[in-house]
Amino acid sequence: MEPRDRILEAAAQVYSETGFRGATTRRIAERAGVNEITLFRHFGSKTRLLHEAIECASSTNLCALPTRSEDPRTELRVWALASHREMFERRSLIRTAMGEMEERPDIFPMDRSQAVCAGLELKAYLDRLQHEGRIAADIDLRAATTMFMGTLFADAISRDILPSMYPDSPEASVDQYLDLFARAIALKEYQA
Amino acid sequence: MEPRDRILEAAAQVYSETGFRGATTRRIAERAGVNEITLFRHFGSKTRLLHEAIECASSTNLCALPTRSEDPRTELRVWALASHREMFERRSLIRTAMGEMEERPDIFPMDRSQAVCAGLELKAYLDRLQHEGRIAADIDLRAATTMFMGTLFADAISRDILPSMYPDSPEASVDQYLDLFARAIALKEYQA
DNA sequence: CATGCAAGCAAGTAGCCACTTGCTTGCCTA
DNA sequence: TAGGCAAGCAAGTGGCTACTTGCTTGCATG
Repeated sequence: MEPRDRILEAAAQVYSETGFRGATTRRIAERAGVNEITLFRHFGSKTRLLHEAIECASSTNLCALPTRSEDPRTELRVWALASHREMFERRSLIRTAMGEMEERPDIFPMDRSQAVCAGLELKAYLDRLQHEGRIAADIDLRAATTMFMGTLFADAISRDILPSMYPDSPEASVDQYLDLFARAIALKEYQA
Repeated sequence: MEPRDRILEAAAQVYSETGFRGATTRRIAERAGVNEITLFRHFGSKTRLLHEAIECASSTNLCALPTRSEDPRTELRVWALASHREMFERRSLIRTAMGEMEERPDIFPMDRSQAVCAGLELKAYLDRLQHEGRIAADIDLRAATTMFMGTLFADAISRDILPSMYPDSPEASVDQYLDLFARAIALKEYQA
């Protein structure tokens, strides 16, 4: 692995663990197994390095929901599990970046974050289902989307620090959320 | 207001804004309008000061759900709004503390945090309703509690940094969440 | 073999950090 | 009025910070 990539990976790790101020160039260099000045030769400054590292570590190819749905229940399950796993794997980065959002709003591109993009995807999918009559017309899908995304998000970033509140596996939990969600939006072709 | 209390308040504020490392004794003293050495005379060290300040700022008398329910819908609404408001008011502190949870697990007493206590309260309330037959027996109330708390929590800590995802007022949003939630757990005496 | 480039090493800069010491000021009470 | 106590002020300590400079090493290609 090239030094440059090792530095980026180390920077993202150290940032996730200790935040911007705690992610000293010394610690990052040590973690990357690289001399400290190499960071500066490659990235110019700590700020530029961290921006690139976080951008890199948070970029993701998110799982898409199908445009034509055959089996909404299964499609939602696959998608929700993938979305949850993506967020769970980045939980440290997400928590740290959210904690520093007020002080450093530009370090994490919130607008195209995991959760926001996934929410838009889900909303469009549910709109389609509603249009096809598989969800009752009087259901507020924006609130439903926010609710389901909030559930997945809170699970993904809290599960490891509040184990007593999340005793079940992610798979089992997502299934339970989906059961509840399907009833909440009165999804047709739903079998308990 | 006594210097000691001004210091505690300033410390909690500065910590919420900048985290542990960013909350320098100089900044805290300046915010409190107090000489820097006064912090040390009162609290001994920055660490002890921040522990006390956070403990103090996160302590809260949480809104209780009634033990005998007359009108679950209204009772849940009052409770959910109060819980949401408490979390929303402390959103900066919660985000910062969550971001530093891995590095400094002892600074924020997660076990008796707002969200956890509220979740236990809700779970007990729903268990009672289920026992009284107002919620179907086959509903998994642990997952339902986690889902609803997750929804409230995610809303409270994301609303201000993702305004496009939360266009409605907290009151309207909580009402929508409750509509969905009541359907999800098939709450009886629920009128749409 | 020679050139050039990426990386390492050693040392140093100015600035901020938590925290300390010695001394002064002002208020409250006996 | 005298004593004590809380707070302020000035100055300084050692340590960590981002970042720089000057020089050396090793490797890869001409």
